[in-house]
Amino acid sequence: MGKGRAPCCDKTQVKRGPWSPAEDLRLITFIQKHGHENWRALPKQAGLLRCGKSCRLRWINYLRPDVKRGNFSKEEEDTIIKLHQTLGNKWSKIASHFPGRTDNEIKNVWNTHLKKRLTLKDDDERPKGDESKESSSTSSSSSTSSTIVSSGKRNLEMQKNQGSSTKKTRILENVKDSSPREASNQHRPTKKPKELSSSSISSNNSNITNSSQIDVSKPEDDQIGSLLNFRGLYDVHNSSEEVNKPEEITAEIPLESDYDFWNMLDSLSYLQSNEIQLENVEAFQISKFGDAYNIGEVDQNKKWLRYLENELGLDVTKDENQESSLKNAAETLVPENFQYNMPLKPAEVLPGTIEIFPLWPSL
DNA sequence: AAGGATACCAACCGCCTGTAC
DNA sequence: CGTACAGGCGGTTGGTATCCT
Repeated sequence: MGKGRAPCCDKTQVKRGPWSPAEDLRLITFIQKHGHENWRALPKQAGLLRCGKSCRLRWINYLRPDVKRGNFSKEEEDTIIKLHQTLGNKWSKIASHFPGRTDNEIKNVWNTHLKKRLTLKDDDERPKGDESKESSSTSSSSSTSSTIVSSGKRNLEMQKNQGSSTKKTRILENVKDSSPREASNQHRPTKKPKELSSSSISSNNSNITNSSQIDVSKPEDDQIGSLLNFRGLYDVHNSSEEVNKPEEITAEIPLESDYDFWNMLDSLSYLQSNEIQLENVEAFQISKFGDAYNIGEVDQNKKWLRYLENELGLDVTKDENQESSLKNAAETLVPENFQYNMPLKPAEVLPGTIEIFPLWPSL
């Protein structure tokens, strides 16, 4: 290997931690325009204070248009288990069998669900009193399921908590998924999360697009032009007063040139607040679908912008009814007969499977 | 109700591999 | 062939929501 590598970036000069929606926007916008031929140079070119690796990871795992979020189906989980038996911890190889799934996600699912499930299974099949031989490690370096072990205490906890499924990202779980842990959890009302971190929000935002494979490393405007059609939302060339005129606002998002824009976006309480409610995200997402579908575009933009005004404190008349109506308005943006393949909202809000995907042309 | 324990997952870290020079 | 660089991969960590006592 030689003399080792220099760090990919100066850790003191880059931002770390959860991605803000503004950063996501910036990354998406940049890739939309320029592709990602050089991750290392990308942050600088895009005006992001992030490590190139971090950008890549963010894009690969959350922002790319074909990423599939939500629950793993029983079939998927079974397949993961089988593949893991043959491939070991080759998460990327395993992930290659699941279009839209990321190695990171599969790895997490394995570590948090499947490994434990298998451990429990092993425990059930093994004669009692045999536990002491194992549980030396939870090492993920084990290459087959038969070697997977876990601490006894954790196993017990796992048995008790196997069905726990109310965390923030659970709200994104696919309605049609009916894996055992969901099934076992159906008696438990799904709680609305009190808050969503910016990271969660941005992850959710990333769900707005989903598609078959697209090579965004080669930007093609006609392919991805609608990826980020935030018409008017963040056009700070318009004053706040002009927010009321969405139909006059262009779809252009300032990228390299307008740093004030991004700074403002970063500073917006709406975006940075940890109190962004799920509805916000949904409306945000669906609003963009509205653009994609070109359905009542102007009208819906107005509604969405009113919603934003509320969130930004530009409209003092905010009340729950309005919020609710805006949400409903946003929901109507999605054609009833449209099929999505990723969850947009929690099961209790939107019955039935919603499957996306319209923004990318199928290849 | 409070606080500790646990589950979960996004993001980071560092090593490995491939490639260009 | 050696070096440097970039991308990719797998393991680990930190933050937060939820559960439990």
